[in-house]
Amino acid sequence: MSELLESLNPVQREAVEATEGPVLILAGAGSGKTRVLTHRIAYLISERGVAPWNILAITFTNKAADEMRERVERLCDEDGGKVWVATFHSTCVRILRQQAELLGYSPNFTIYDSDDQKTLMKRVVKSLELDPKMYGEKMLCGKVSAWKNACKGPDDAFKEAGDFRERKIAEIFENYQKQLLANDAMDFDDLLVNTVRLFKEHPDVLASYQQRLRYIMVDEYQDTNTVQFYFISLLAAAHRNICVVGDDDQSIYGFRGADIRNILDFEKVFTGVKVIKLEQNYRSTKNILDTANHVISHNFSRKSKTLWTDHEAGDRVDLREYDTGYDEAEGVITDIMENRRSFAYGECAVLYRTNAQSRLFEEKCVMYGVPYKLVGGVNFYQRREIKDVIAYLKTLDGARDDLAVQRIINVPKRGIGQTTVTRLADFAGEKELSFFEAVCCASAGEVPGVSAGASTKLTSFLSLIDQLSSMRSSLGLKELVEAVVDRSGYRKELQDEKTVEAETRLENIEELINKAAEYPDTPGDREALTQFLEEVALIADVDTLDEDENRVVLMTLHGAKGLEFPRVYIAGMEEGLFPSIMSMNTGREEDIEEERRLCYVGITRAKKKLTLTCARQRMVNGETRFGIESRFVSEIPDDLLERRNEGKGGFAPGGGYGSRTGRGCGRPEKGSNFKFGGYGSSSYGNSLDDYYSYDYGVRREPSARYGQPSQRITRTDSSISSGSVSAYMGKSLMADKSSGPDYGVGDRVRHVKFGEGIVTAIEEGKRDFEVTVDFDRIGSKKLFASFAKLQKI
DNA sequence: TCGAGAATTGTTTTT
DNA sequence: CAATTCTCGA
Repeated sequence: MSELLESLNPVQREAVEATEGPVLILAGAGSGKTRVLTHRIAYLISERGVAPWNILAITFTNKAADEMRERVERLCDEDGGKVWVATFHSTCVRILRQQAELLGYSPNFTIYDSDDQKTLMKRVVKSLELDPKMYGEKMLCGKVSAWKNACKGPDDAFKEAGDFRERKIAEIFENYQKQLLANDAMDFDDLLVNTVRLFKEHPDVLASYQQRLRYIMVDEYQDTNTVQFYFISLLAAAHRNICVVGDDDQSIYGFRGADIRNILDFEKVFTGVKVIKLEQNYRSTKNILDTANHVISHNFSRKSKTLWTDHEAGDRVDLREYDTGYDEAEGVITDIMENRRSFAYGECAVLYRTNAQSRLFEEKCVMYGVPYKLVGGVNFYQRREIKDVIAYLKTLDGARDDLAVQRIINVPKRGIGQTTVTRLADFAGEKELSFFEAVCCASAGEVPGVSAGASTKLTSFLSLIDQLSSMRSSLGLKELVEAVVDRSGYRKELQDEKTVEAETRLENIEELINKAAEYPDTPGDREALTQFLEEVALIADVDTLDEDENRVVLMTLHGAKGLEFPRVYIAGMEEGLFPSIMSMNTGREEDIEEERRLCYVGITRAKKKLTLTCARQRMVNGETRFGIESRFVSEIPDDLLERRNEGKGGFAPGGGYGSRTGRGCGRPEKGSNFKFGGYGSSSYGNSLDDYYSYDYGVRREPSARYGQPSQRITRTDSSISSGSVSAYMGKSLMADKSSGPDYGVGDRVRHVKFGEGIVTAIEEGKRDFEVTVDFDRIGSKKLFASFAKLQKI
């Protein structure tokens, strides 16, 4: 038998050897699915003689992709590095960069994150003169995202619309898409939708990818949504060598459009599917696994399977009840300290349902000097200062992203106010110019309503951009970022502020510069910048997690998917928090079931020791809420649990306020419907609220408020590190714009936004060539050559 | 134009 | 409670 197969159990081996045709692997938690996938890839290469570039493996996070590539490399040397391993999103970006022009985008289109999405959405609502209260951008982004996840466009939205409001929303959707295109931008969902569109509209393009990617593997299949399913279906249609790995019990992204039906549809679309079940767990002790099995068995809609292990029973699962959220955090962190000889800090993880819960744990870590790593919350790349610098870079990279230009036009302060910006935006809208082009016009005094004073300020802004642009060809990426920070006056403004906050911002900027330094430093390397911007947009929080560091990990249950830790704490096991009040209020059992799967995911992260904790009362939105034990706890048989009441002086457990709240954190009766597990119900004895609130006032821990503790600089580590992705990025499709336009008067040209037209004049302006084009659709326009990116046809 | 202070508002989970 | 948006005076 081949060496590769020897280390696998018979079922795993079967999964590895089933290389041809569609395969569905139902892999329970900890059953070695990553092992199967990596070995399968290695097997394809070394035993079946498949070329590495004929293999595509899609993972959920960049971190998982890196890990998988590494492990494959270990199994079959350098060939492993040539396998295409990436997330759905980065896979699509890579394809789109090559073919964007077919969709009316430029090859270095920008990617909008959820903040940008919201900003754009607000603007669309405003431009349609609708009431922003009636049409909240959050809800709209949610709807648009849901449509896109289901692979539907504005026309579908119009068809589905029943009433006035729905028609309006469809109209907003349509407009939003137009604005994205005008800004040469795609949101996260567009990356998938547009790739699918590309494949459908250009069968030749699809065929070339089908030709190349003959073996396709998808990890975390239970979390794919409809667009993602279309995407892989199209790619795999020709060779049908598609292998998906998933666990319906770990499907926790329903809110993002993930659909378990994809598992069923898989067997419909790909006939003759070979189904393989991996049920042996190699990760956890028997007690932990039993606990997980008991909890998940309360779900009705699931494919029946039972995980087993031949590991020892291990400790019982701890359940600890605390008086308050503060006590809970204190208890967990001190427990970690006390046991640090059995479990190193780096072996411990604290998991919770909501990001808001992290603060308490963070404070306690700071207080006791426990090294920790906070994953999630505010993403590094979403921080204001980082987004500002990125906006500068985007502006230098094309200036068609109106949001980016507007973001930095007055950052740092240069006296360009809201009024001017609005004027410019209106002018740009009227004349169908980009915002940046409008700025150029205003600087030349061509925009009515912009004062001479404002015009001067705009000119100096333009000369800054101009200056940076011209430096670009002689600087490496790192120097370019530094130049942006220095020349713009951004660094100086922060230095002058002299606050701890500004200091932190500067540190973050330094960190961004460090990241930039990891890219090729060839002067004027366009690709480096484009790639940098792209990775910055697609990076996830878990991607920055480095388990070699000896730090306690704090993160949400969602973030923990796919990871494992010897010691796991799950905090906040209370009705209304976990399961969340949201899932309880819909009254739909499916929503509770998703929460239960989340609980199952959390439990199965633990290898050796699991502790569940809850608090009888906790601060939520500034008010004290009383909680009762989560139903998930009550679904665990008593003999698996080690209960401990950690309440201390002053609170009689089960008594005191017990007459109102039942038994505090006590066990709820089985079978009853906990509509208000203390959360969500508005009045629960106000006098008691007051009393306990006062108690908090004494207890509050102000130490970690502002000062960023040294442990907090957790993001300096782990490089962005998918440099290997670049190997496949292919050649640059960009024209060199340094030596003037490559078209002349009378030539026919294409503009991304305005379509085709004829060049009627070219004149050399002081900062750029100004080209006048007579467009077929919209008539004559004067454009700046370097930003218009006109293409000769 | 811009800052300070007031008012308001919000809570799931994320590529 | 904390973060964001709004309002108003200079």
